[in-house]
Amino acid sequence: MQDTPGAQRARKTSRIQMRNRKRILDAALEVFSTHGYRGTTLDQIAEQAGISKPNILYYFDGKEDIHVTLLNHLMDEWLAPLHAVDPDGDPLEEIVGYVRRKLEMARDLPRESRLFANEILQGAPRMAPHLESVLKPLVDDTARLIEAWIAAGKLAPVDPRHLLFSIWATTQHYADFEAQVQVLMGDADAHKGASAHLERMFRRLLEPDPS
Amino acid sequence: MQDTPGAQRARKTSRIQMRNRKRILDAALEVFSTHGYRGTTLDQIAEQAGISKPNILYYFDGKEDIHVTLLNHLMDEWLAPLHAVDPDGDPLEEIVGYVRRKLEMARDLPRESRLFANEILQGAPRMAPHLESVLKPLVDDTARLIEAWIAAGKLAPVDPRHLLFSIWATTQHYADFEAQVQVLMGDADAHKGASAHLERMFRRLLEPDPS
DNA sequence: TCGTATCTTTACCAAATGGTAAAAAAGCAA
DNA sequence: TTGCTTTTTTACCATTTGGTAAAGATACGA
Repeated sequence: MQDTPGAQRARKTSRIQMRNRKRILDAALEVFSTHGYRGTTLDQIAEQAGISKPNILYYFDGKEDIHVTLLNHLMDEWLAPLHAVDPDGDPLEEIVGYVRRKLEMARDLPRESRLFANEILQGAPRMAPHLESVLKPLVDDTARLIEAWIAAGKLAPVDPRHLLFSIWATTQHYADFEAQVQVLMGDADAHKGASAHLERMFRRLLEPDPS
Repeated sequence: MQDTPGAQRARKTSRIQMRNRKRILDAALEVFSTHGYRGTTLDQIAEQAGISKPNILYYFDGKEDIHVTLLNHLMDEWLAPLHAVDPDGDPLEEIVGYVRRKLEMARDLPRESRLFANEILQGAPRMAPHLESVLKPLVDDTARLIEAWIAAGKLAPVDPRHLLFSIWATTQHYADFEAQVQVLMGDADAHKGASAHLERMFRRLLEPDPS
């Protein structure tokens, strides 16, 4: 009787198991994020990981298992900046700081950004439950916080959810649409300009009017 | 000797040809925009169009031909709002009007938005030449126009390219990430709120400081 | 109505792809 | 070393998929 690691029934994960699962997930992130789910083949992942295809299927139950594991695994990392918003901090600085961290993530973790973009673009078929159970409560909380800040006169009035959409859209754009940005900006360092531009934009949007 | 329409050697396009090519392209837009290039099968397009697969290949040279045709065909439509920006109009109103039109397109033509998003996300493998030859010159022109407006004190200073990125990102977000917006906004009419939010945001960004 | 060109269907095929069975190899505790 | 478990490889397989050949049906001008 074989306890397959893929089925998560193994007593404890050996060192080899840890190493290989990590390798596979990293390779899969690379491939999934650039070709999408259907555009990715197990052979590509296998080559990228330097592990044979059947061996990959020894560690995971299948292509979909790898994809779902990646998605769920990276969700926390991806939402960390939103968790880091401090209710007791200065509202404007907290939001601007959030924008900056999101932009840094778009620069440093473009694969993760594209992985999520691909998934959402196709209707979030494998992530809908997670969006509902993890993202939504967090966004609801944040929206309440922003509304409180607005009510206290610390921020100009905005719809909190549309504000978040604008932040996500503008920052992730530099990762998700990199091919286009590249064509239009040439060799110029897009990130530096983007940072200044976005900080300015969200400051002007959110600075409360002197009353 | 057969003059296949797919090879564009037909003397003149018959009525049947027009109708069927249109049907196929519409079906293909539907499927490509939701499943991406690799995620789309000719069988899906065939079923959606109500035309048999071999018959589809009578009108187009292959899957890629359909995709490229769609992309090139829709590019003009997609860029129309940018062409409509009037150098002689009021700068702030021209930009805000552009934002509004882009948002309306995201609402009315979400399939086109997702088709392009899918393509760019994956590195624009089939659209890079078009980006370079069509989009880039147009963006360069618009950037010069915006810079002139800024120099004339009609707009607050911004990097024109990053401004365009922000406009594209925020407006297209409502089409491309609709699945997410849906989860987070529920039944609320996202478009109305988005319109007010974005108009406000770009006005505050671009209103020149009284000096 | 006839003949030709256009259009559509039927019946396939080769390659790619996700996945499996089972044997061989490698680790490892005793 | 021995014996058992874990890991990896080899050799496959069934399905899907983009695409083709060729016969059959249809439109259409003369």
